[in-house]
Formats: sequence, C-alpha cells, structure tokens
Amino acid sequence: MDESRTEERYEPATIEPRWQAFWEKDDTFRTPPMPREGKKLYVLDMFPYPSGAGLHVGHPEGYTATDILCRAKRAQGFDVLHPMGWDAFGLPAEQHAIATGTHPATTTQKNIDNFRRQLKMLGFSYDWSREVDTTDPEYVRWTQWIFLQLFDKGLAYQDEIKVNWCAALGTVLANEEVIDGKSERGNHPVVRVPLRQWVLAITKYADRLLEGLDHVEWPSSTRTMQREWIGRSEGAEVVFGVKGQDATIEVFTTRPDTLFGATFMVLAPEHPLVAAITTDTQRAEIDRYVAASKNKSDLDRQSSKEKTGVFTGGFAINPVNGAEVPIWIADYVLMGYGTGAIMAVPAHDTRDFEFAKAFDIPIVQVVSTDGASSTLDEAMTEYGVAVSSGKYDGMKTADMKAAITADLEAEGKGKKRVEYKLRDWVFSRQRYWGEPFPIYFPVETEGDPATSDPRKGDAHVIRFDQPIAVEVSELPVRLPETDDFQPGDDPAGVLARLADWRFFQKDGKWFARETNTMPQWAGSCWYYLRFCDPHNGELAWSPEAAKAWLPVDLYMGGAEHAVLHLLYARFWHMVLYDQGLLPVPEPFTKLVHQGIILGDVEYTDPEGNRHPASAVTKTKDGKMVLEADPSVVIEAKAHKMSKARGNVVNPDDIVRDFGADALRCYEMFMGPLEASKPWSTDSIHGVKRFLDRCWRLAKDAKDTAPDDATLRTMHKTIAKVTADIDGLRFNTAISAMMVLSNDLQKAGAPKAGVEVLAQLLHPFAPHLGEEMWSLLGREASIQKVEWPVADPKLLVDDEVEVPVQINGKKRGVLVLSKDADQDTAVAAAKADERLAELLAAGTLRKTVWVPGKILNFIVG
RNA sequence: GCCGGGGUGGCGGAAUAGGCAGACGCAGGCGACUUAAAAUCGCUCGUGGUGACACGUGCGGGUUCGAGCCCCGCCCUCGGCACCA
Repeated sequence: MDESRTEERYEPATIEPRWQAFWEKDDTFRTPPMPREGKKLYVLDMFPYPSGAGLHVGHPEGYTATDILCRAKRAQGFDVLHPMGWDAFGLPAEQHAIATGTHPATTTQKNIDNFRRQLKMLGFSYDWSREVDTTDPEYVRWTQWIFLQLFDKGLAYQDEIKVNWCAALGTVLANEEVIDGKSERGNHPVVRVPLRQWVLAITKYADRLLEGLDHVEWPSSTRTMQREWIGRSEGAEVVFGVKGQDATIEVFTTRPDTLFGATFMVLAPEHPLVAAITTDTQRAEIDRYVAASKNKSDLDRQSSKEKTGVFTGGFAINPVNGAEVPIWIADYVLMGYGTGAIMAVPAHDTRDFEFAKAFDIPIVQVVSTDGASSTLDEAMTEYGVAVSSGKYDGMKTADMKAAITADLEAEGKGKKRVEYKLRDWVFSRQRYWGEPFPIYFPVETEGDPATSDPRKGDAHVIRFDQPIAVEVSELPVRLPETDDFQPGDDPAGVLARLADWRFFQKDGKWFARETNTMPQWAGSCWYYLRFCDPHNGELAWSPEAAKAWLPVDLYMGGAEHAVLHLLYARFWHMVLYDQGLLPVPEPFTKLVHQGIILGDVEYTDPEGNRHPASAVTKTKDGKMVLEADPSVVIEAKAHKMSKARGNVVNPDDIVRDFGADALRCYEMFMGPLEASKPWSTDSIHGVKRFLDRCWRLAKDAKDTAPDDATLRTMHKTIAKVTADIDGLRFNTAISAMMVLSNDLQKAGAPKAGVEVLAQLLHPFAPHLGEEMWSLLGREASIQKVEWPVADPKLLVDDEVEVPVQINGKKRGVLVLSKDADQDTAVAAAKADERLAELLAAGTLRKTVWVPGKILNFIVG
C-alpha cells in the first residue's frame, strides 16, 4: 500500500463526482430565464425513452457532441439553452405491467431515475431545473391542449381505419408486428378489423411541409427522405365512361399524354364500382379475388410483385377516342392512392407492361424518341414525342401533357390534379399508457337517464359522431387508476372497460369519455417548446419565452427519426405558428444525426466460431485468414450492438474502468460524428493516456514562458480546436490537443501553455478541465473563464518547407521564406546539389510554381 | 430495382478550391527506468529492396505538370424506399 503514489495519479473516480457536486451546488449550468439580445443559442438533444436497460454507449455520443458545443459557446459568451427530459410514455412499460402487474408509472419513474443518474455521471451540462417528463400530468395538460387546438381547427377527425387485431393476444398490433398474417410474438392469427380512430389532417400541410425543407440546414439525405415520404406528384384526373352504364371512373395519371395508349383499366379490388361493373359470368371469380385481397395487409400485398388480376367483364370508354377498353381488378392498384383506379398504358409503364404481358393484352406505343413506332421489349418510360395520338402527333411529352389536360378540362372530362403519398396521421392507440384524449361523447340511454346506468351495462348508444372538447380549465384528463392491464376481447383496449371512469353524468345526462390514447409521438412533438418555459402553470409557454429562445439552433439525434418524428413535430409547429402562438415557421434550424456505434469487430470463421484479433492475419491478396491455418478464411465485421449478440457495452462499466471524461473523449475521437463506427475498448487506453498526460502537465506546470515554437503551436491549436468545435469535427480537435500536449511535455510544461490546453480541453473532458485549472492554482470554474483567442500573427510560420518534384515525383524539399517567389525558389533548387544534378540530366520544359505549396520541374 | 453515404496500413481514422498520402491514436517490435511487473519515457512501424529506388488510397479507363480528391464504366458495403399510376 503506497498512498503517496496513488495521490500522484489522475483518479477520475475521485475527481469526477467532486466536480459534479460542485456544479450542482454552484448551479453552474442554470440557463437565464431570458437570453441577452443576439446571444441566445438553443442546442437540443433528442430526449430518450427511459428504457429499463438504461443508457447504452450510443446515447452519450450525440449528448457529448452537443455538450462540447454548449460548454465552448458559454465560454464564448452565449446564453445557452441545453435541456433534457423524458419521452416516457410507451409500450415497454405497459408490457412490463401486463407481465408483472407493476404500474407503468412506477416502472417509468424508476427508469427515469436511473437515466438521470447515468447522465449526471457523464457530466453533461444540462440545466436540470428545466427537466420535463411527458407523463407528468402538468405536461399532459398541455399535450391535450394542443390536441384541442387541432380539434378546433378541424384538423383532428374520426375515421374507421383497419387495424391488426390479434384476438389471442387481445391487442392491436403495429404493421411490423404482423408477419404473414400472424403475430410476431406467438404466431397467432391476425385479422384486419375496422376500428374508430382519431386522425390528424397532416395532408393539409403537405405543401408547406415540403416547401419548408428548402429553408433548413438539414442533411440532404434527410430532406430527400421527407420529400419522398410526402411524395408530391402532379398530374391529371381523367374521367372514363363505363359502357352500357351511367357510371364514370376517375383515374389519376402523371402521364395524360399517353391517354391514346390506354389499352385497359384496372380498379383496386376494394373500389366501390367493382360490384356494379362486374358481369354475371365473371362475378364468381371476381368475388374470390376480392375476398382474398381483403385480409392481406398492404405489406403482404406488396411482398410479391407477381402481377395477378381478374377481368370484370365490363368495358370503359376512352374519353379522347371513344375506344372501349376492358376493365380489370388487380391488387397492384392501391385504393389508398389517387382514385383507386388507373388507366393502364402498358407501352409506357413498367407495371402495366408486366400485367399486359401476363394477360396478353395489346400494347400500343404512343410516345417515341424518334417519331417512329416499333415493337417494345419493355416499357418505354422516358419522355419523347407523341405518335398514334391523333391531332397531338409530334408534340413533345411536356407540351402534350399541358395541351391534353387543358382540352379535357374544357370538355369536362378531366382536370389538373396533385397527389401525395403522405396519408393523414392515425393518431390513436388502444393502449393504457398514453395521453387520454380530452374528448367525450353524448350517451343515449334507452330509459330515463336518471335511472338507467351505462356503467352497469344498461342499454345505451355512444354518439361518437358528436365529439365534445373538454373545457381547457378542466385539463388534464388523467388516466384512471387501475391494476388491470391485461389484454381483453375488445380491440378498444383497457380504458374502454373501465366503466366507472368512462361514463359520467353532467346536468342529468350521460356522457362517455374517449377511450383511445395518444401515440408516443404526441409528447415528443412539442417538448422543445415546453423547454422554453417549463414551469408555466398558465400557458404551455409564454410568447416572450418562445420568441426569445426559438428556433432550436442545433438539433442532434438519430437518423431513425429522419421522417416520422421530425415530420410530425414540424406539422404541429406549423399549426401552432398559424395560430400566432409561435414566432418562427420551422422549429429546427440545423439538424445533425450522430452515427451508430457498432460493437467491437468480430473475427468469424466459416463455421461461425469467433477468434481473437491476434489470431488473424491478412494475406498478400488481401484476404483475412487464421494465422495458425491460412486455409481458414475469416470474416472481420462490426455488428450492431444487441443483447442477443452479447456485444452491448455499458457506460457504467466504462466509467468505472476509465472515467466519464475518457468515455466522452473516446467517443468523440473514434471518427467523424455522423459516421457509424465500431467500438473498441482497446482504443480507449490511448485516450486515457492522453488525459493522464494532461493531468500531469497541470500538476508539473512550470512558471517559464513558452518558447517561440510552443507559442505558435498553442495558437494554432486554439484556432484549430475552435473551428473544429464549430464544425462539429471533434475527432480532429482532439488529435490537435494531443499534438499540443506532446509538445508541451517536451517543452517542460510551461504554465501558459498548459492553461490553454485546459481551456480547450474542458468542453471535452469537463471534470479534468476543472481539475487542471485548480491544479494550476486558478479559481473554479473554468466554465466561467473566457474562451482563448488565437493571435493571427502566430498562425503562419515565417519559413515553410516546399517539396520539389521532377516530373511529378518528389525529389527534395526546400526551406523558404513564406512569401518567396518563383525565382527565389528555382534558384534555391538549383543550389541544391542533388536537385541540380537531376535537372541537368534533361532539358527543362516547364516549371510549375504554387507559392508555399510546390515546385515542379518538367524535364524531357 | 430506385435514391443516398462510404471503400485509404494489422485496426480506428487524417489529408479535398487538385499540390509531401498515412496526422493523431490502437495493436506490434526494439530500448531506458525497475529485483520484477505495471505505469512512464525514447526509438521504430504501408509493401518490396542492404540501398539508390520501385510500387501503393476497391477495380478498369480518362483529364492534368500533378488525382485519395475531378470525369466515364464497374465491384463491394452500409442506410433508406420499394407496385404511389
């Protein structure tokens, strides 16, 4: 036991809790209620779902990145809003309740406490006084209030939507939980049953949501995904007559110019006209096909691309030429898009081409690249000029689209139309653990309302067609207490059978509460707004607070939320903006996705056995093989972390073994923030050694002035690290600090240099930063010290090394003054014995001189 | 199939207005200190060659004095979408 020696070492386990306690007591990271003019910065992490498993190493990646930025920006004089909270409604807690009987609120609270402990352990500079929890009734109050804003504006409505009902599990399943018509868990049959649901009219905002993407600094891949999800498509609606009937069929097409090539029509099996059009001889076969497609989910329908379909026996009349074309039904036409019916132009549409081939339907070419027609081996989908199209022959595709649409419109046989892939948002769930809807319905009882009681099962009718909003003053509508979370035989879920909560009397009349709950998206759609003013008891947020802090300047979170969460949040934001409740039209100015951290690389032989890295070697032709037996080829691959694979890394273990600062720095040093990267516990050692060296530099700092070279390195590092933090290039920032620490050590630890290192390092390794500052004899907290500024004069060296090439190959290096001209450089090169010799070997044809960069002689 | 991102030493990665490829770190090798080990420090470390040199950024072409970076054609890989008329 040598106590003096342990004192001489960097001990994160001692210093980290000490500084965390200091920050807490000092309230170092408290955000001012209002920022100073022009000094606000709102940096937001996507808040986590507090799962029972706790934090994994993926969480701290994005959190550390934003924490570094926030700490640096505070030191640069910004008022930074950097809050954290919990997206705490969700299915796992309810499933846990079903399995164990523990109330979801209890489980959730426990998990939140564990998450908070872990985040504090990592030293993040959140303003914990602004913490929000989406399950807190004070938060739910305002989630419900926002729903009422949507309801009042007619943006929330009810509809019958088919859900995946699994009777055996007694629950409604999400699409991804259904495989081949069976439940993923238990393999029980799943049927599609229509259920009354709340739907939000997000499609009314489709164009706004699309247009807004042009004004945000988001990854282009994410913007593209949102654009494709919205799926705006311009075309025309064309009306076809039905032979021998009064009925008409409307179709949507983006290629009205190919109307002359329509050789058949296809209706979706669910299309309302199918029964009327079908002839008696075809009816049996049609009924069979319709029944078969009825139980298929969209997913199943799309799993096979083989074209199937049945002829109805009916014929449609082409509005431009009166041609009679057969009407088919086929499930490659979706009822949910366009009109549920298409004009099929096999010559110019790949799917129609396949169908025509399968059922031997004529293919008529009406667009051609050169004006001639020929037999097509595949659909010709490119634009060209019209052929076999009557008076339109010779017109270019784009022109003909406009012309024929106008002509159809004039005759009342069609018009311009815009379609979207985006569907309205099904906003209700048949669950317990979610926000109740602030809605109730009148109940009609059979007898006298005073004596009949729907709670006891007396006959009654709930008038779902007459929804009534709960008074704002009565919010929140709380979840009823219960200990029964078991699935039941009613798809409507747990709340529907809690009759004492569901039914109530007012003014002598019976009413029934809405028993659906909101999806998990609801709470996460507006948490960034509540953070501006989290304790407001009168309003969801004050206009002043919103104006001061919005928009979010940087939003950090996983790419898995690229579409849904970010689209839903933007939608709510726009609705609230339209009501004058928000100061800006888009919520998140800049968005960054941190990459996924994969498990440590695994070396696997063809039999699936794993080998240690040291047993593997690379052959000359680049194959990985077993060193002991080169005939065994090894696959080296980093896999996604998963419990099943057993490669999950727990931050608690890493902090225990290396410290929070080492974990933070390692995750930033691994590679670019947005790239997915394999974890390597081995590599943390290097980062830990670096932090160790920094600690010793502070401990051993000498009161000597840094020499000129060290001074230049200090200032270059200040410039590099400052710029890299702004650009979120933390890996290169750390490598620059490693260079500085190595230089400072060689230079004998001059105090001024170590102070700069501590300041630059503290956003990355905040505990060590504070500790170094204190070892250097300075007062806490380093967070309150102004960020260092580089002296531009010290950023450029007076002398530079310029490589000299002969015919593009490096043959030497010249040391020249930084503004040497070509003549000086050439003279210096000729003065070099070796270079002169090489130059003399041929005729000089050309000299390339890039000042300060390169000198290249072309010799022939 | 379509749309994006990416292929650089044994490993993670650095370097793009086209200008010394491999910064920084891991692993490895040699050495110093130590009774020894750990820790620390120093040197070394793309491949071939004693060396001068030659070859090297997924593959094949091209542009250029000069290409990891730009252009054309492929291969692999990771994400997303997938009958949207």
